[in-house]
Amino acid sequence: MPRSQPPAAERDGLLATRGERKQRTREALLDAALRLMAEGRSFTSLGLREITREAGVVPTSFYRHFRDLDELGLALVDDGAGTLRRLLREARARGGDYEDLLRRSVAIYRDYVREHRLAFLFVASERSGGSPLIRAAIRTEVSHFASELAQDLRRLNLLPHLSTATLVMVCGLVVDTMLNAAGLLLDLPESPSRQEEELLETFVRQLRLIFLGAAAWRDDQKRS
Amino acid sequence: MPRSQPPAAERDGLLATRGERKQRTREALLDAALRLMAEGRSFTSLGLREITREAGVVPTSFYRHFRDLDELGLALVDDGAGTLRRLLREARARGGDYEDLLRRSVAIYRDYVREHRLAFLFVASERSGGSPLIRAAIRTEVSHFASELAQDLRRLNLLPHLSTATLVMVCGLVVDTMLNAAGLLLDLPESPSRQEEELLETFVRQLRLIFLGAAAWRDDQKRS
DNA sequence: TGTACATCAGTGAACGCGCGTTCACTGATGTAC
DNA sequence: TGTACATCAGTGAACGCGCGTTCACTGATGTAC
Repeated sequence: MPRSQPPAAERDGLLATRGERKQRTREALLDAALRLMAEGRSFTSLGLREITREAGVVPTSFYRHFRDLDELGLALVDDGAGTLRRLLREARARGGDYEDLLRRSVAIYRDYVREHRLAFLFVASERSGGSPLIRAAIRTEVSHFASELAQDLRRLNLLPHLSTATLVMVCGLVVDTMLNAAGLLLDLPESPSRQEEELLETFVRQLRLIFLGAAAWRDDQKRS
Repeated sequence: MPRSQPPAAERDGLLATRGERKQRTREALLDAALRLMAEGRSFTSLGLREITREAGVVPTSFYRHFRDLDELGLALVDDGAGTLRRLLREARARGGDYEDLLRRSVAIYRDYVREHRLAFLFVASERSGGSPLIRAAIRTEVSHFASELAQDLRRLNLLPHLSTATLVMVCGLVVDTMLNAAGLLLDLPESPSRQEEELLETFVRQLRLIFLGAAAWRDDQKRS
């Protein structure tokens, strides 16, 4: 054995640096909050003790990580924004074949929402939910996402006749429609079903409608 | 004086039948819940004692009107649905001149949302909010609303080339966009502002895009 | 490498408080005669 | 119309409970020498 391995316990994460352990507890708190919301609760109805209990730590531990619940909520927004950004990266990587692009994008999206169920649940429901602070933070992130999507469409040279402002408006509508669809999807049982098929069918048709409208749009038409 | 008047107190509602008084307390409870939500709270975070305190009655009074908070929530959904239905009736009554129909409809909508601030706040935020029961009830009402809107468009002979299923899909998208815009509007100060103007401008453009798409739609195009 | 000390994530007891719900009640309104 | 009784919306005390936050603490991890 030329070099010593790190001890098994460390590799498994049973032992780790203090910083890593702290980070893990922090994530446990965030996960706990999302899990509680998955049971049909809004973020503003969650309690500090409830979250720490779900995370398996003592209530006072909470303060080592967040000043208050708002701060935890904003951390959830950050995580959710990261999840959205990765979605775009993933969809981008799949590009290439334009045949039935829309339908394939929707299938990717469906898989992605399933895979990141809790993150989408949080973003979709708190986007217009109770806390003004968190709502504002989510809207900022969502509008960044729409802008990134607009840049992507530009790069792909889709809808080249639209002004940037119009393209962003179109993408805003697309993103709202996506998040709306995510909210509906998340209310269905996790397994594929007839209802899910219909919902996705409507989603595809709505996106097609939007892109049809975008194709027909003329930026110099009657001042709108 | 040929006929006796009802006593002043009764006309002013200070005295009334027991049933009327009960009804008034019930409404006070519903209003109280909406008012608390207007302060940036989600429905699932409201407490029974909090609501009765805001309504000016003793906590135990609550049980004379609702079995629990869910039942009160469903009553709020009913009220909200009524408000939506009246919107359609009001917009219908204004028909006639088709010049700049879209822009005028949006102005009517803006006024209506301002006038029924609390009802829209509830519907827009609980539509994808915490309580699955209330969420489902709102979605049912919203989809009825979309169907009514579709019937209206049929009656006006707008988009006559679309199948009923497609027209309902289009109206679903319109209604989602409306409620989304309501949510954004309600986060602005009540008075007109530059921000509000921009938001309404985007709203008009999104609706125009949707109707452009609907005009270009062919139901027999590639199976969607 | 070994030792002595500092750091600090997580603990556990304690606090005052508002919660939802129960219960027996009050007294004005409604009804029967 | 007047009287006697029933109804029932709203009251107020009481309950056990979980809440958010404070505080002094423990003991493993990290650091300096």
